Amino acid sequence: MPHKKAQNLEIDNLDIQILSILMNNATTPYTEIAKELIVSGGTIHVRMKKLEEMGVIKGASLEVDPQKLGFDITAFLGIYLEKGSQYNEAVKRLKEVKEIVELYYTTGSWSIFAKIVCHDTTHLREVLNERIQSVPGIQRTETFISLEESVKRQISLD
Amino acid sequence: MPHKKAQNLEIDNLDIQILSILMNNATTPYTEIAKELIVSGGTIHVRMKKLEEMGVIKGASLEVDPQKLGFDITAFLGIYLEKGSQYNEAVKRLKEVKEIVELYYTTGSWSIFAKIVCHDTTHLREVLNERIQSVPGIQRTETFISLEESVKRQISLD
DNA sequence: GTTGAAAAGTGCTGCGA
DNA sequence: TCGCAGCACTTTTCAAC
Repeated sequence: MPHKKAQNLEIDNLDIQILSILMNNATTPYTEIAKELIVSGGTIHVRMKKLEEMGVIKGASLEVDPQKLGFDITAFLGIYLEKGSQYNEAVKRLKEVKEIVELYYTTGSWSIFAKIVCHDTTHLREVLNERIQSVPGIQRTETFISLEESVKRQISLD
Repeated sequence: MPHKKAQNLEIDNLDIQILSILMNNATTPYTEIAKELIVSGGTIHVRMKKLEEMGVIKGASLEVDPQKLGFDITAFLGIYLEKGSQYNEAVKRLKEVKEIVELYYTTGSWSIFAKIVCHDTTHLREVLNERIQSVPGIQRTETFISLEESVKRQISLD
């Protein structure tokens, strides 16, 4: 019977070490990683290709400072739905709200939990009143404003 | 009187367009960005250097799939402090808990709001009971477990 | 400030061990 | 499966506009 080319699809210690380095700084050259882990540059390349094929690596993104770009307010939203079954429809509508940067389906008091980034309080009020509260099925929301971001990092693989 | 070399420290439309492209895919070559925005590769380089010096760009990081690395649980924690003045000391201790990936000082019911990533429920219980509840000043916590991450993206600069 | 091209460094591929 | 060496591509620099 036909089958795919045999591949090693396990994640070993070397893979973890490569990921740890690149999660902190995605621009680290392969040659530098190779030197640090005492393997060849080609090996790093092969491992990275494997991790990408496995879907472990989803991509690389530039981290920016929202405040320096005029986004002064980060807030969290607990959203109550009239019925839990309205989740999918509500998410579809909420995805169109560009200010929502994260959205989760959670256990506990709320059905939906969201993170939102706005320019100022006027902008926040407009997004809340006109674009979120108007979504069908949303009963009410609770807002928590972040006064300080003290930790923002990736998971530690050690 | 002595003064620094004059520099244009304003962010114009071209900067915003460059950032928009790289925020979605940090590995886009400068030459490709240049072609798309109809400027030279050198210009992209100069702008990026300016944005880095201004602190607008904080770095580039590799995005991984936590589940594929054995991290199955994402949870949110609302933390009550005995006194608000204990915030700094508590954050210092909580920073040592590697499972905490985000931590905010927020308005509303809780003093601290945190995002936490764990392997499984046993791991989550251990982190909560043994490493978070034991921090001086922490009165009690409320836990919300994420059952689905529906949105995870960067702010839109348009 | 921007351009275009040259110089330096990095990523990628195939052969050999 | 890994390492080495050559080729292709990207980043970086710089004189000129």
